[in-house]
Amino acid sequence: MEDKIISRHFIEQIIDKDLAEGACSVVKTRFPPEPNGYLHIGHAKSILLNYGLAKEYGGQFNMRFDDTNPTKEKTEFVESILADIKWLGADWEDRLFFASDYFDQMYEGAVKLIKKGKAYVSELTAEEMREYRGTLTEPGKNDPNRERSVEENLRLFTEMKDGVYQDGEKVLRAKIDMASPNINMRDPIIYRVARMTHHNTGDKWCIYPMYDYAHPIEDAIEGITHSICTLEFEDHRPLYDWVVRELEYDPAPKQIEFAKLYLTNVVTGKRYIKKLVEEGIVDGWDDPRLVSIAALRRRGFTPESIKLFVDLCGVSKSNSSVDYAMLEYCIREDLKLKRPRMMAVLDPVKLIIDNYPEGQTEMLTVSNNLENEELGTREVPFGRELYIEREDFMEEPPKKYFRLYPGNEVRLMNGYFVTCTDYVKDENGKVTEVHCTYDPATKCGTGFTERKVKGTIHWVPVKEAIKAEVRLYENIIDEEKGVYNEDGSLNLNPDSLTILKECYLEPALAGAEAYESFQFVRQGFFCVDAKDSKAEAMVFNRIVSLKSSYTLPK
RNA sequence: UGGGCUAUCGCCAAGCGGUAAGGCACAGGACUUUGACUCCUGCAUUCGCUGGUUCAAAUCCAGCUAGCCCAGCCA
Repeated sequence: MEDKIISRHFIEQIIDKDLAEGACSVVKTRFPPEPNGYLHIGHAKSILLNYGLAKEYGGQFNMRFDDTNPTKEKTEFVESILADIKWLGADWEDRLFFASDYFDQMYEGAVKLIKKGKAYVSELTAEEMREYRGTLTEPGKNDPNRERSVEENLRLFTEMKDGVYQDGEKVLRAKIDMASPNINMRDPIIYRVARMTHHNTGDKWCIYPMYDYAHPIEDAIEGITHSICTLEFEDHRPLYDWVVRELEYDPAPKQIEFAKLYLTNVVTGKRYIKKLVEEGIVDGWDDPRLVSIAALRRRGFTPESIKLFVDLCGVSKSNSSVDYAMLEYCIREDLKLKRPRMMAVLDPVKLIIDNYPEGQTEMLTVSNNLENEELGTREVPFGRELYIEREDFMEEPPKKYFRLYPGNEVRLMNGYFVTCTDYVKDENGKVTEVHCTYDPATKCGTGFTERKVKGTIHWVPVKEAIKAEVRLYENIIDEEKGVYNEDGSLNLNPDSLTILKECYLEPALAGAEAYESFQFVRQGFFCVDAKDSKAEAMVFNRIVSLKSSYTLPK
């Protein structure tokens, strides 16, 4: 894919400056998810951004699980996250880390803070803590335990670690400023007691560090130069810097924030996806209606298409929602030269070629992709009876309709020119058969140029066609309505999400009938579900007039 | 009514004092074995608003307005 992006986004500009001023000499980035769910398209932006930056500057990209809260984390998620990142092509080489691997150093850091008089053990309850914290407009009050002696703090903190206290009984707070206009600086809690088995450290610890305290340490230990995160952490940066400074890490990692990626008309946001999965509204984290990485992969999106998408979206600090059409464009762009283009009929009507010998079948050699010879050819049987798309025939065509109608000649793609001679309707007025005659001289590939036709339609041989039942998925939500109603109920009708459809595929697609779903990607491109991961995305020839959100005709 | 951040075409997004890039979408046209692709063409006299500084402002200053984030012992 050619590099269309000429300007450098603001993060690159910051790095350029840091490099130029000697603030750092290498670039080290990281992707630090908490293993509490599956990754989605939004994470892809962060992953590709961090990985891309490291690559661009010849630096390093680390993979790190921010697993400081055992109550939410599962090994299942670390597996899936790793698989998704690998699939996306972000290579962390041998640098796979866990925040939990640094628990000892974090503990030492806390002791250091206590000794410096910068941290103290508090026994306020959660409710009291909230009261003392003040509000957005009023300053907080000092914790009654704030002036405890270093010795006592040390003793109490050791006891916390040794399991003397129950969950919530005591916490360690950083001593900063209870009157700060930035609530994050009002003596934030940096360690809490949580008697819980950790997926990585087991029962070694019963106290766990909080994100704000742990994250800067993780970055500093790994020598991360630019710690890129999303906008909501902007307010946390002073605290991030405080931790780095008080613990005297040098060089200091720098936190940079950028806006999350939102997509219109789909559910982004781990929280919502998680809820849909847990409530059984969707079949799982990889349900094709979702935009989790796993779901996109199953739909037939390629890593390249996601990379393109993320690149096209850009990086900035303004909250925005990218048009879904952009994602569709990216997969079309990526697949159009890569994959064979097959024929399929979604809503069939029989086309009978009256002057074609009954019982005869000939094999047509068909190019897999006219724009990419390297994809080779395949054989498609052609006979007297074919299925064509119902929409490719009209009794009374409007102007500018180039397909079949009585008297009109069209090209059967890869086949012959046929002229519509007649049609049959049933008692309900529904067209059941379309009749035509073909001109043997017009066979594709013979160089026939005597006359031209305006329309080309695709088809599938009745006898050899593969009958497949496929599910067409619609994206799960309309942004206008929101995911949930104000009363908390789900704002969607599950029945409308999946459309079961019987369609006919050309014989070369044998096996496709077993695929889970067909994801429609507009303007003639269809990807086939690749749940078993052996099936690759396929591109179909024009599926007449289907629009991006296909709705079943009434 | 505290603090932080953001406002440039329907949607993203460049621009960093010298007179509005690009992509998606859309609309015309050409081409065509996919009404696709490709190729042309069109698509912000104007940058949230109002003032100010300047020969010159989307860019600097001031004041408004709107949106997002923060009061988890989540990340």
